[in-house]
Amino acid sequence: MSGTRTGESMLSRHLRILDVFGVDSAFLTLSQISRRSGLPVSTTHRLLDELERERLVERLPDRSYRLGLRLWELAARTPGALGLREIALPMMQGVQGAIRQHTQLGVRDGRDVVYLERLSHRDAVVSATVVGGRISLAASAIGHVLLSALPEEALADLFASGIPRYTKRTPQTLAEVVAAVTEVRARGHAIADGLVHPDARGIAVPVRGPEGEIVAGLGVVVPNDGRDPRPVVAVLRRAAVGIEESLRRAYVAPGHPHALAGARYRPLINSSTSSMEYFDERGRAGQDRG
Amino acid sequence: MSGTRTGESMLSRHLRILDVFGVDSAFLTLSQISRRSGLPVSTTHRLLDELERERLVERLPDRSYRLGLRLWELAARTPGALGLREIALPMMQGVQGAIRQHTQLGVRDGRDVVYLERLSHRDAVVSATVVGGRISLAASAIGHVLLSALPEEALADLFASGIPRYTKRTPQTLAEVVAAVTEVRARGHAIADGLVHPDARGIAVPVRGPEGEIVAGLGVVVPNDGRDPRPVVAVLRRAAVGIEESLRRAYVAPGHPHALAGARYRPLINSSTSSMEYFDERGRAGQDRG
DNA sequence: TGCGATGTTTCCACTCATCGGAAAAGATGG
DNA sequence: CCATCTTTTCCGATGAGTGGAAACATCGCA
Repeated sequence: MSGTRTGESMLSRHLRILDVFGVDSAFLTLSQISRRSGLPVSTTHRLLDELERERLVERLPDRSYRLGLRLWELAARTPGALGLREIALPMMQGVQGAIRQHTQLGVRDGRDVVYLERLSHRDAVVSATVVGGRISLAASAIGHVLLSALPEEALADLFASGIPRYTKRTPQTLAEVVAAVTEVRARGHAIADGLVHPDARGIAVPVRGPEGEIVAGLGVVVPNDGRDPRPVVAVLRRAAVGIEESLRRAYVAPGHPHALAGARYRPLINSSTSSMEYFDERGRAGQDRG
Repeated sequence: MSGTRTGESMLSRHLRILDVFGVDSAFLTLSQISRRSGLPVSTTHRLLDELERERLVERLPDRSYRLGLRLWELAARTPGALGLREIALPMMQGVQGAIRQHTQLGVRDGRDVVYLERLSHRDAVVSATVVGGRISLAASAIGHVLLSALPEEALADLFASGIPRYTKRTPQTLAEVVAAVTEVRARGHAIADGLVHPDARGIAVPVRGPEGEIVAGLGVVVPNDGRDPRPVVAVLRRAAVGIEESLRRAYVAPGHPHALAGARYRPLINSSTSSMEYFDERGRAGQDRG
């Protein structure tokens, strides 16, 4: 009975392993990984061996594993993530200086917001998010902003399978979401009180790409007291306009609505994969059609 | 002759595909990827299909591919990268406010520096680096700082196969590197003039972990004029001390010299993989030995 | 509009990379 | 020293993965 294939692809197994690492479990031993991933020990061992050779995981002197720097390098080439992040960062710093609370940048992925950047403040209110973390689109101000870009039927699709409940105020029905989104469309910004934590209020505005499409949401998390949000919205709005300007400057590939910073950086030194390798291809066929 | 296996592992093929994306080529079509990776078109197509299902790549409406957000999410769980970065960011902002040039944070990976964060300034001198990019340890001030943690014979090993030349001042021999590193050890900081670009000077200091080991280098890139570097060094030194303090606070797992921020963040909402799944394991065997 | 060139997708018979139980080798802790 | 747990090595069986080929789609040009 040994050596029977499982019907699962290699890729998903590798990811099963990488996925068991989390912010709260960054260091794991072989047997922990095996148990958590549900893979047999010997299989886990073999796969980890190769993942380590490829530097996707690292092994520490005490034989525990952690995620490797190669993942970071790959992520750094993700346009619309690190690229957008780098463009937005200076403006976010401005926001953070003015508001002195958590400042966040998020994009949509499926039914979630993924946070690309977060600047925190020592005595800011609690914040539920981590860079790289995700949260339901329905449950955050940035999420509502991102949702406002979508047609009504897309909303219905997204939340057909329900909405995770974080607090008693997290919207649970499509109608509630639609109401919130409609308000965002009318006002041009989102204000979400206690959706993810009772004491927190999210305020967010859209960041638009060169063609007017919403590419990200920029927001802050402030205490949920009754304070007037309008000054905050003004600060966010100004920052968003600044980011949009930088985006236009960075924008170079008219064929690609989401090109963003993709072709912007021209480092003297390349990341691990040198573009030199591709000269013959370029030389032969002229320009890449990209 | 069809269907013959190649003797290459799945993982390396998948990575071959992911690796053809770069900061200067963020959007690629199937055939470009096939050519660049050296894989047959049909194979490339099949692999991309699965990579897309796993959200490691995304496909745009015009059928070109780009790296997906899942990579970003995985990278966000890399301790010592995003974790360290997040801890260091506030201090880096301080440095950048004072110096008004490029401020960079880098760690060692193999024979290279990998840059975890970079804050730029509008009218700063040219900079060769990108977040996520790498450069030879021998060719940067941060690199020299990181090298100063290693014993002499490790240096010999690292540069046995030569050093890439960026400018005429890039050190080329082991002796030159050793000289630079010795100076770093004596002074406690590194100053590198024109190693990577003739008009740029790098100034860097070490960032030490709770046990005194060097975990990162913090540096700036300033114009290569004759100006007195000591005030800059003082600013960097102060920032490094601040980062080290935050590191100590974040440091929670005594068994792990490199634990860093691994266990620090306790988000209310987890990243895609919920730790809830593992309750039975924890419940059964008590504490994870981690 | 038709035609050649290029890019994309589907198909499928042939294998070798992958599988995982088992057992050995190490670690840990009474 | 023994009992328990983790890590590593081994190896015969097998289906996941392979890639040439052909169909299909798209584009540019005359």
